[in-house]
Amino acid sequence: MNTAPTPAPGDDEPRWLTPEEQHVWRSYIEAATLLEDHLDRQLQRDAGMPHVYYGLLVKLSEAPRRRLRMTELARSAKITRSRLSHAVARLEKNGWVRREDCPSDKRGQFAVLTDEGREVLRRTAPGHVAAVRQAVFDRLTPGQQQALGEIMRIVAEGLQPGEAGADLPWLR
Amino acid sequence: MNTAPTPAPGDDEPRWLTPEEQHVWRSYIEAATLLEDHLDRQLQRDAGMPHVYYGLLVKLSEAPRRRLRMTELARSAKITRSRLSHAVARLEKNGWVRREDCPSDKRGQFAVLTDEGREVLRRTAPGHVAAVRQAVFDRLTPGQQQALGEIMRIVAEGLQPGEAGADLPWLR
DNA sequence: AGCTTCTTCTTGAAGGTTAAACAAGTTAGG
DNA sequence: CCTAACTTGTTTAACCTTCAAGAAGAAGCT
Repeated sequence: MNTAPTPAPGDDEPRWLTPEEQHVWRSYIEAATLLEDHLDRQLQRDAGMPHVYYGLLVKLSEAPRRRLRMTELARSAKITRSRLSHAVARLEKNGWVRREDCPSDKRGQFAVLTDEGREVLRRTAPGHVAAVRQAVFDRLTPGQQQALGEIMRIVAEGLQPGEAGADLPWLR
Repeated sequence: MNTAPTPAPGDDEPRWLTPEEQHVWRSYIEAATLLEDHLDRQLQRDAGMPHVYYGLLVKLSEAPRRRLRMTELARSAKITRSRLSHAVARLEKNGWVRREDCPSDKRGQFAVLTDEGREVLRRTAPGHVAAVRQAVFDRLTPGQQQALGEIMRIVAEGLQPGEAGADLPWLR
C-alpha cells in the first residue's frame, strides 16, 4: 500500500509491497469484499440471514446429532465465542437452532439444529450453491480451483494457532 | 455445502459442489475470515480503525489532490455510499479526513485526507505491510502469488458490473 | 477440603453495517 | 422552460460485531 522508496541495507526500512504484490493484494481485497457482499445479499434475500449464520447452520447440519458445543462450533466457523453467542441467540429466536445443556459439563451448551432450521437449509441451499458456482467455480479452470484451495489452506494455516488473545486463545 | 445425491439428467437437481470444490470453498471461507479478522485486529490495535477505513485513507492518499468524490471513493473501495458516508463521518471526527464541497456539482462532496490523516498512515503503514506480508506473501511462492492475483481478478470482475441494485447500481 | 486457575458461555455497551427513504441538485426530452 | 427521471450524498432504525467484563463450573494443587 505504498511505493518502495529504497531498500536500504541493514536498515529497518519496511519492506513495502512490490508493484506486483500490490496488484495481487488489491485484487484479493476487492474480490473478497465483493464476494462476501454478494453472498451476504443473496442469503439475506433468500434465506433471511447473513452468510456467517448460514454457515453455522451448515456446520450443525453435518454434526453427529446435528448438535455442536458452542466452543467447537465457534472454532470450526472461525468466529469468537461472543459472536457465536449473539448469533445463536438470533437463530434461536428464528426457531432454526435450539440450545441444550451439556450433561457432562454443566457450563456447556449445545447448539442444536431444529427441524425448521434443517428445512430452511434444504430450501435455500440450492440457490446458495448456484450463487457460489456462478461467482467462483464457473469462472475458474480446474487448475485455478486447485491452486486457490492450496493457497487459502496455507494462509489459513498461518493464521490459526496464534499465541493467545483475549477471548479467543486459538484466534490469535 | 452438501453432498451430491445424484446428478440426474434433464432435471433441475442443483449442481452441488463436488468434494474437491467443497474443500476449496471451505478453505477460502476460512482463510478469508481469519485474514480479515487478523488485519482488522492489527489495525484496530495499531491505528485505531478497522481495515476498511484504513483502505479509504490509502485510496485518498493516492488520489490527485488527496481528495476523491464520495461516489468515486465508494466505488473504488467497493463499498456502498451509505457505508462510506458513515465511515467518513467517523474519520472526520478523528480529524483524518475532511469534507469539502464540490464547486462544479452542488450535490457533490469531496473526502479529503488531512495532514493528520496522512501522518497516521505514515506511522502505521509499515506495521500493516508487515502484517500482510507475514500472513500472505511470505507464505506463498511467486507462482502462487501470481495465481492468486489472477484468480481474484477474475472473481472480482464477475461481480463488478451486475444488473442494478438498490443503493449500488455498480455493486451487484 | 480449600484455594487458585482455567474454561465455558453470556452480557452490555460502543461501534460498524445494511436497507430503505429522502432532500437537493442535475440531466434529458418535449 | 418544465417536467420526469436520475444522481449524489445523508439519515434513521434495525441489525451485527467487537471488546471488556463477569458468572458459573471444572481442574489442579497442597
